[in-house]
Amino acid sequence: MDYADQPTDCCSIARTVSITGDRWMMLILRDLSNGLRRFDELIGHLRIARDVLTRRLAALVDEGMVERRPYQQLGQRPRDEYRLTAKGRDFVPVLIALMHWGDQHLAGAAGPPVRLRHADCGAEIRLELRCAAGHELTPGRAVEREFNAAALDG
Amino acid sequence: MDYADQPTDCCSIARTVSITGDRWMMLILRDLSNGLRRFDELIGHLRIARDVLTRRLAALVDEGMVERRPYQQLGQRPRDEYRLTAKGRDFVPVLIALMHWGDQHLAGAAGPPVRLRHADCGAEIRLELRCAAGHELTPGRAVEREFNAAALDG
DNA sequence: AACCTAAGTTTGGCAGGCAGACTCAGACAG
DNA sequence: CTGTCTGAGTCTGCCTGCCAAACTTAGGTT
Repeated sequence: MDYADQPTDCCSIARTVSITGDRWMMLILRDLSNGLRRFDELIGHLRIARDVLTRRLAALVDEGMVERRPYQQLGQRPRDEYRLTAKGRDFVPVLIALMHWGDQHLAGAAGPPVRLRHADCGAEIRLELRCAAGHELTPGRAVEREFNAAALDG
Repeated sequence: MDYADQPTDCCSIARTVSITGDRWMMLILRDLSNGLRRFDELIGHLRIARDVLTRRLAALVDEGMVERRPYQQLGQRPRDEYRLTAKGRDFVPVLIALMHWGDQHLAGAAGPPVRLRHADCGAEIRLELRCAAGHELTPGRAVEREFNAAALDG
Protein backbone atom coordinates (compact mmCIF):
# COMPACT_ATOMS: atom_id res chain seq x y z
CA MET A 1 0.00 0.00 0.00
CA ASP A 2 1.31 3.36 -0.95
CA TYR A 3 1.46 6.30 1.37
CA ALA A 4 -0.10 8.65 -1.16
CA ASP A 5 -3.23 6.50 -1.36
CA GLN A 6 -4.01 6.80 2.29
CA PRO A 7 -6.53 9.29 3.51
CA THR A 8 -4.83 12.28 5.05
CA ASP A 9 -6.89 12.48 8.13
CA CYS A 10 -6.95 9.05 9.62
CA CYS A 11 -3.34 9.05 10.73
CA SER A 12 -2.60 9.76 14.34
CA ILE A 13 -0.69 12.88 13.48
CA ALA A 14 -3.65 14.35 11.61
CA ARG A 15 -6.04 13.42 14.36
CA THR A 16 -3.83 14.97 17.00
CA VAL A 17 -3.24 18.08 14.98
CA SER A 18 -6.95 18.53 14.38
CA ILE A 19 -7.31 19.00 18.13
CA THR A 20 -4.11 20.71 19.16
CA GLY A 21 -2.65 21.97 15.91
CA ASP A 22 -3.16 25.58 16.54
CA ARG A 23 -0.71 28.28 17.48
CA TRP A 24 -2.50 28.82 20.75
CA MET A 25 -3.23 25.27 21.80
CA MET A 26 0.44 24.43 22.07
CA LEU A 27 1.15 27.54 24.10
CA ILE A 28 -1.82 27.00 26.38
CA LEU A 29 -0.72 23.43 27.02
CA ARG A 30 2.80 24.66 27.63
CA ASP A 31 1.61 27.19 30.18
CA LEU A 32 -0.67 24.73 31.93
CA SER A 33 2.15 22.22 32.09
CA ASN A 34 4.29 24.94 33.63
CA GLY A 35 1.82 25.43 36.41
CA LEU A 36 -0.38 28.32 35.30
CA ARG A 37 -3.97 27.56 36.12
CA ARG A 38 -6.20 30.59 36.14
CA PHE A 39 -7.89 32.34 33.27
CA ASP A 40 -6.32 35.71 33.88
CA GLU A 41 -2.90 34.23 34.47
CA LEU A 42 -3.11 32.73 31.01
CA ILE A 43 -4.44 35.98 29.53
CA GLY A 44 -1.60 37.89 31.11
CA HIS A 45 1.12 35.52 30.05
CA LEU A 46 -0.03 34.57 26.56
CA ARG A 47 -1.56 37.87 25.49
CA ILE A 48 -4.29 35.90 23.83
CA ALA A 49 -7.71 37.44 23.18
CA ARG A 50 -10.15 36.52 25.93
CA ASP A 51 -12.77 34.98 23.70
CA VAL A 52 -10.19 32.85 21.95
CA LEU A 53 -8.87 31.55 25.26
CA THR A 54 -12.41 30.76 26.34
CA ARG A 55 -12.98 28.70 23.21
CA ARG A 56 -9.67 26.91 23.38
CA LEU A 57 -10.06 25.97 27.03
CA ALA A 58 -13.56 24.71 26.35
CA ALA A 59 -12.19 22.54 23.54
CA LEU A 60 -9.46 21.17 25.79
CA VAL A 61 -11.99 20.36 28.49
CA ASP A 62 -14.20 18.74 25.88
CA GLU A 63 -11.29 16.61 24.76
CA GLY A 64 -10.54 15.58 28.31
CA MET A 65 -7.07 17.10 28.26
CA VAL A 66 -7.93 19.73 30.83
CA GLU A 67 -10.32 19.74 33.74
CA ARG A 68 -12.01 22.63 35.46
CA ARG A 69 -12.03 22.43 39.17
CA PRO A 70 -13.24 24.88 41.75
CA TYR A 71 -10.82 26.62 44.07
CA GLN A 72 -11.24 29.42 46.53
CA GLN A 73 -8.82 32.13 47.43
CA LEU A 74 -9.10 33.81 50.80
CA GLY A 75 -11.68 36.60 50.68
CA GLN A 76 -12.66 35.75 47.14
CA ARG A 77 -15.62 33.94 45.78
CA PRO A 78 -15.09 30.40 44.52
CA ARG A 79 -13.74 30.18 41.01
CA ASP A 80 -12.63 27.53 38.61
CA GLU A 81 -9.11 26.75 37.64
CA TYR A 82 -7.83 24.68 34.77
CA ARG A 83 -5.53 21.74 35.21
CA LEU A 84 -4.09 19.18 32.89
CA THR A 85 -5.51 15.71 33.17
CA ALA A 86 -3.37 12.63 32.59
CA LYS A 87 -4.32 12.86 28.93
CA GLY A 88 -3.06 16.41 28.88
CA ARG A 89 0.16 15.55 30.68
CA ASP A 90 0.82 12.86 28.11
CA PHE A 91 1.12 15.68 25.61
CA VAL A 92 4.26 17.01 27.27
CA PRO A 93 6.63 14.98 25.07
CA VAL A 94 5.29 16.85 22.07
CA LEU A 95 6.17 20.11 23.78
CA ILE A 96 9.60 18.82 24.65
CA ALA A 97 10.14 17.74 21.06
CA LEU A 98 9.17 21.23 19.87
CA MET A 99 11.49 22.76 22.43
CA HIS A 100 14.35 20.55 21.33
CA TRP A 101 13.95 21.54 17.74
CA GLY A 102 13.87 25.21 18.71
CA ASP A 103 16.95 24.76 20.88
CA GLN A 104 18.82 23.13 18.00
CA HIS A 105 17.80 25.46 15.24
CA LEU A 106 16.58 28.75 16.61
CA ALA A 107 18.66 29.47 19.69
CA GLY A 108 21.04 32.40 19.49
CA ALA A 109 24.62 32.52 20.63
CA ALA A 110 23.49 32.65 24.24
CA GLY A 111 22.11 29.15 23.94
CA PRO A 112 18.64 27.86 24.64
CA PRO A 113 16.46 29.94 26.96
CA VAL A 114 15.43 27.02 29.16
CA ARG A 115 17.06 23.73 29.99
CA LEU A 116 15.33 20.75 31.50
CA ARG A 117 17.08 18.74 34.16
CA HIS A 118 16.24 15.55 35.94
CA ALA A 119 15.31 16.65 39.44
CA ASP A 120 16.81 13.54 41.00
CA CYS A 121 20.26 13.65 39.43
CA GLY A 122 20.55 17.06 37.77
CA ALA A 123 21.44 15.64 34.37
CA GLU A 124 20.01 17.25 31.28
CA ILE A 125 16.94 15.70 29.73
CA ARG A 126 16.63 14.70 26.13
CA LEU A 127 14.19 12.90 23.92
CA GLU A 128 15.49 9.73 22.31
CA LEU A 129 14.19 7.74 19.43
CA ARG A 130 14.77 4.13 20.27
CA CYS A 131 13.45 0.79 19.14
CA ALA A 132 12.10 -1.74 21.58
CA ALA A 133 15.34 -3.68 21.21
CA GLY A 134 17.21 -0.69 22.56
CA HIS A 135 18.93 0.66 19.44
CA GLU A 136 18.96 4.40 19.26
CA LEU A 137 18.11 5.83 15.86
CA THR A 138 18.47 9.08 14.03
CA PRO A 139 15.19 10.37 12.68
CA GLY A 140 14.19 9.55 9.14
CA ARG A 141 16.73 6.84 8.58
CA ALA A 142 16.04 3.18 9.21
CA VAL A 143 12.39 3.72 9.99
CA GLU A 144 9.80 1.50 8.38
CA ARG A 145 6.09 2.14 8.33
CA GLU A 146 3.59 -0.63 8.80
CA PHE A 147 -0.01 0.18 7.90
CA ASN A 148 -2.93 -1.21 9.82
CA ALA A 149 -5.68 -1.57 7.24
CA ALA A 150 -8.35 -2.13 9.87
CA ALA A 151 -7.70 1.22 11.48
CA LEU A 152 -7.46 3.21 8.29
CA ASP A 153 -11.10 3.91 7.58
CA GLY A 154 -12.81 7.03 8.71
CA MET B 1 12.64 33.75 38.55
CA ASP B 2 9.04 32.84 38.09
CA TYR B 3 7.65 31.26 34.99
CA ALA B 4 4.79 33.74 34.75
CA ASP B 5 7.22 36.65 34.50
CA GLN B 6 8.90 35.33 31.42
CA PRO B 7 7.97 36.65 28.04
CA THR B 8 5.79 34.16 26.21
CA ASP B 9 7.57 34.25 22.96
CA CYS B 10 11.20 33.79 23.68
CA CYS B 11 10.93 30.16 24.67
CA SER B 12 11.93 27.56 22.15
CA ILE B 13 8.43 26.16 22.03
CA ALA B 14 6.95 29.52 21.13
CA ARG B 15 9.62 30.16 18.54
CA THR B 16 9.10 26.78 16.95
CA VAL B 17 5.34 27.11 17.00
CA SER B 18 5.50 30.52 15.38
CA ILE B 19 7.03 28.80 12.36
CA THR B 20 5.36 25.42 12.28
CA GLY B 21 2.40 25.80 14.60
CA ASP B 22 -0.25 25.60 12.02
CA ARG B 23 -2.58 22.80 11.11
CA TRP B 24 -1.06 22.58 7.66
CA MET B 25 2.60 22.92 8.47
CA MET B 26 2.61 19.74 10.49
CA LEU B 27 0.79 17.83 7.78
CA ILE B 28 3.03 19.17 5.04
CA LEU B 29 6.11 18.18 7.01
CA ARG B 30 4.56 14.78 7.64
CA ASP B 31 3.94 14.25 3.96
CA LEU B 32 7.39 15.44 2.94
CA SER B 33 8.95 13.17 5.51
CA ASN B 34 6.91 10.35 4.04
CA GLY B 35 8.41 10.92 0.65
CA LEU B 36 5.93 13.15 -1.17
CA ARG B 37 7.76 15.81 -3.09
CA ARG B 38 5.70 17.44 -5.77
CA PHE B 39 3.25 20.27 -5.50
CA ASP B 40 0.34 18.37 -6.95
CA GLU B 41 1.10 15.26 -4.92
CA LEU B 42 0.72 17.37 -1.83
CA ILE B 43 -2.42 19.05 -3.16
CA GLY B 44 -3.93 15.66 -3.90
CA HIS B 45 -3.05 14.11 -0.59
CA LEU B 46 -3.69 16.99 1.76
CA ARG B 47 -6.63 18.62 0.00
CA ILE B 48 -5.17 21.96 0.89
CA ALA B 49 -5.99 25.07 -1.12
CA ARG B 50 -3.30 25.75 -3.71
CA ASP B 51 -2.53 29.27 -2.58
CA VAL B 52 -2.16 28.15 1.00
CA LEU B 53 0.26 25.39 0.02
CA THR B 54 2.27 27.88 -2.02
CA ARG B 55 2.60 30.17 0.98
CA ARG B 56 3.43 27.40 3.40
CA LEU B 57 6.08 25.88 1.17
CA ALA B 58 7.61 29.29 0.61
CA ALA B 59 7.77 29.78 4.37
CA LEU B 60 9.40 26.39 4.86
CA VAL B 61 11.96 27.15 2.19
CA ASP B 62 12.58 30.53 3.78
CA GLU B 63 13.17 28.83 7.10
CA GLY B 64 15.59 26.39 5.52
CA MET B 65 13.50 23.38 6.44
CA VAL B 66 12.72 22.54 2.85
CA GLU B 67 14.66 23.01 -0.35
CA ARG B 68 13.45 23.30 -3.90
CA ARG B 69 15.41 21.35 -6.38
CA PRO B 70 14.89 20.86 -10.07
CA TYR B 71 13.96 17.48 -11.47
CA GLN B 72 12.83 16.34 -14.86
CA GLN B 73 10.40 13.63 -15.74
CA LEU B 74 10.68 11.98 -19.14
CA GLY B 75 8.81 14.01 -21.73
CA GLN B 76 8.06 16.77 -19.29
CA ARG B 77 9.60 20.12 -18.81
CA PRO B 78 11.92 20.60 -15.83
CA ARG B 79 10.13 21.33 -12.59
CA ASP B 80 10.98 21.83 -8.98
CA GLU B 81 10.34 19.41 -6.21
CA TYR B 82 10.42 20.02 -2.48
CA ARG B 83 12.59 18.04 -0.11
CA LEU B 84 13.32 18.25 3.56
CA THR B 85 16.71 19.58 4.51
CA ALA B 86 18.54 18.30 7.57
CA LYS B 87 16.78 21.02 9.56
CA GLY B 88 13.47 19.71 8.30
CA ARG B 89 14.36 16.11 9.06
CA ASP B 90 15.22 17.13 12.59
CA PHE B 91 11.57 17.98 12.99
CA VAL B 92 10.54 14.36 12.65
CA PRO B 93 10.63 13.66 16.41
CA VAL B 94 7.90 16.24 16.86
CA LEU B 95 5.76 14.35 14.37
CA ILE B 96 6.51 11.08 16.10
CA ALA B 97 5.55 12.60 19.44
CA LEU B 98 2.25 13.80 17.96
CA MET B 99 1.68 10.36 16.49
CA HIS B 100 2.36 8.69 19.81
CA TRP B 101 -0.14 10.85 21.59
CA GLY B 102 -2.73 10.12 18.93
CA ASP B 103 -2.00 6.41 19.16
CA GLN B 104 -2.44 6.50 22.92
CA HIS B 105 -5.53 8.63 23.11
CA LEU B 106 -7.35 8.67 19.81
CA ALA B 107 -6.92 5.23 18.29
CA GLY B 108 -10.02 3.10 18.03
CA ALA B 109 -10.39 -0.56 18.91
CA ALA B 110 -8.49 -1.52 15.78
CA GLY B 111 -5.37 0.07 17.18
CA PRO B 112 -3.15 2.74 15.70
CA PRO B 113 -3.30 3.18 11.94
CA VAL B 114 0.47 3.14 11.44
CA ARG B 115 3.30 1.58 13.37
CA LEU B 116 6.95 2.49 13.05
CA ARG B 117 9.57 -0.22 13.09
CA HIS B 118 13.31 -0.19 13.12
CA ALA B 119 14.26 -1.32 9.63
CA ASP B 120 17.34 -3.14 10.88
CA CYS B 121 15.75 -5.24 13.59
CA GLY B 122 11.98 -4.93 13.12
CA ALA B 123 11.33 -3.77 16.68
CA GLU B 124 8.79 -1.07 17.30
CA ILE B 125 10.02 2.48 17.72
CA ARG B 126 9.20 4.72 20.62
CA LEU B 127 10.19 8.09 21.92
CA GLU B 128 11.82 8.07 25.32
CA LEU B 129 12.40 10.84 27.79
CA ARG B 130 15.74 10.20 29.36
CA CYS B 131 18.31 12.18 31.27
CA ALA B 132 21.93 12.25 30.24
CA ALA B 133 22.70 9.87 33.08
CA GLY B 134 20.41 7.34 31.46
CA HIS B 135 17.40 7.42 33.77
CA GLU B 136 14.12 7.16 31.95
CA LEU B 137 11.44 9.53 33.17
CA THR B 138 7.73 9.96 32.92
CA PRO B 139 6.68 13.35 31.64
CA GLY B 140 5.89 16.08 34.08
CA ARG B 141 7.38 14.45 37.10
CA ALA B 142 10.92 14.99 38.25
CA VAL B 143 11.61 17.63 35.64
CA GLU B 144 13.27 20.86 36.67
CA ARG B 145 13.52 23.98 34.58
CA GLU B 146 16.65 26.08 34.48
CA PHE B 147 16.31 29.52 32.95
CA ASN B 148 19.06 31.10 30.93
CA ALA B 149 18.75 34.81 31.58
CA ALA B 150 21.09 35.73 28.75
CA ALA B 151 18.88 34.08 26.18
CA LEU B 152 15.61 35.41 27.47
CA ASP B 153 15.52 38.81 25.84
CA GLY B 154 13.77 39.39 22.58
C1' DA C 1 -0.20 25.93 -34.29
C1' DA C 2 -3.09 23.70 -31.04
C1' DC C 3 -3.14 21.26 -27.01
C1' DC C 4 -1.64 19.18 -22.54
C1' DT C 5 0.11 19.32 -17.78
C1' DA C 6 2.19 20.81 -13.44
C1' DA C 7 2.52 24.59 -10.80
C1' DG C 8 1.27 28.30 -9.44
C1' DT C 9 -1.81 33.25 -9.04
C1' DT C 10 -6.10 35.71 -8.73
C1' DT C 11 -10.63 36.41 -6.99
C1' DG C 12 -14.51 36.96 -4.01
C1' DG C 13 -16.98 35.16 -0.19
C1' DC C 14 -16.94 33.51 4.52
C1' DA C 15 -14.95 32.07 9.03
C1' DG C 16 -12.22 33.14 12.65
C1' DG C 17 -8.70 36.22 15.12
C1' DC C 18 -8.15 40.34 17.54
C1' DA C 19 -8.51 44.39 21.00
C1' DG C 20 -11.35 46.69 23.65
C1' DA C 21 -15.74 47.56 25.79
C1' DC C 22 -19.30 45.48 28.26
C1' DT C 23 -21.54 42.04 31.69
C1' DC C 24 -22.00 39.27 35.65
C1' DA C 25 -21.47 37.32 40.28
C1' DG C 26 -19.89 37.34 44.72
C1' DA C 27 -16.99 39.80 48.52
C1' DC C 28 -16.20 43.58 51.07
C1' DA C 29 -16.32 48.74 52.67
C1' DG C 30 -18.85 52.35 54.44
C1' DC D 1 -27.78 47.96 51.38
C1' DT D 2 -25.50 50.70 47.95
C1' DG D 3 -21.41 51.12 45.68
C1' DT D 4 -17.10 49.32 44.23
C1' DC D 5 -13.65 45.80 43.20
C1' DT D 6 -12.08 41.61 40.87
C1' DG D 7 -11.82 37.52 38.08
C1' DA D 8 -13.92 35.46 34.35
C1' DG D 9 -15.99 35.61 30.83
C1' DT D 10 -19.31 37.57 26.43
C1' DC D 11 -20.12 41.04 22.76
C1' DT D 12 -18.83 43.99 18.89
C1' DG D 13 -16.80 45.52 14.74
C1' DC D 14 -12.81 45.39 12.06
C1' DC D 15 -9.37 42.88 9.50
C1' DT D 16 -6.74 38.94 8.20
C1' DG D 17 -6.43 34.62 6.26
C1' DC D 18 -8.77 30.29 4.46
C1' DC D 19 -11.11 28.29 0.84
C1' DA D 20 -12.59 26.57 -3.86
C1' DA D 21 -12.74 27.55 -8.35
C1' DA D 22 -11.28 29.96 -12.30
C1' DC D 23 -7.42 31.76 -14.65
C1' DT D 24 -2.31 32.01 -16.14
C1' DT D 25 2.16 30.40 -17.44
C1' DA D 26 5.92 27.68 -19.40
C1' DG D 27 7.68 24.10 -21.64
C1' DG D 28 6.79 19.59 -24.20
C1' DT D 29 3.99 16.71 -27.45
C1' DT D 30 1.21 15.95 -31.76
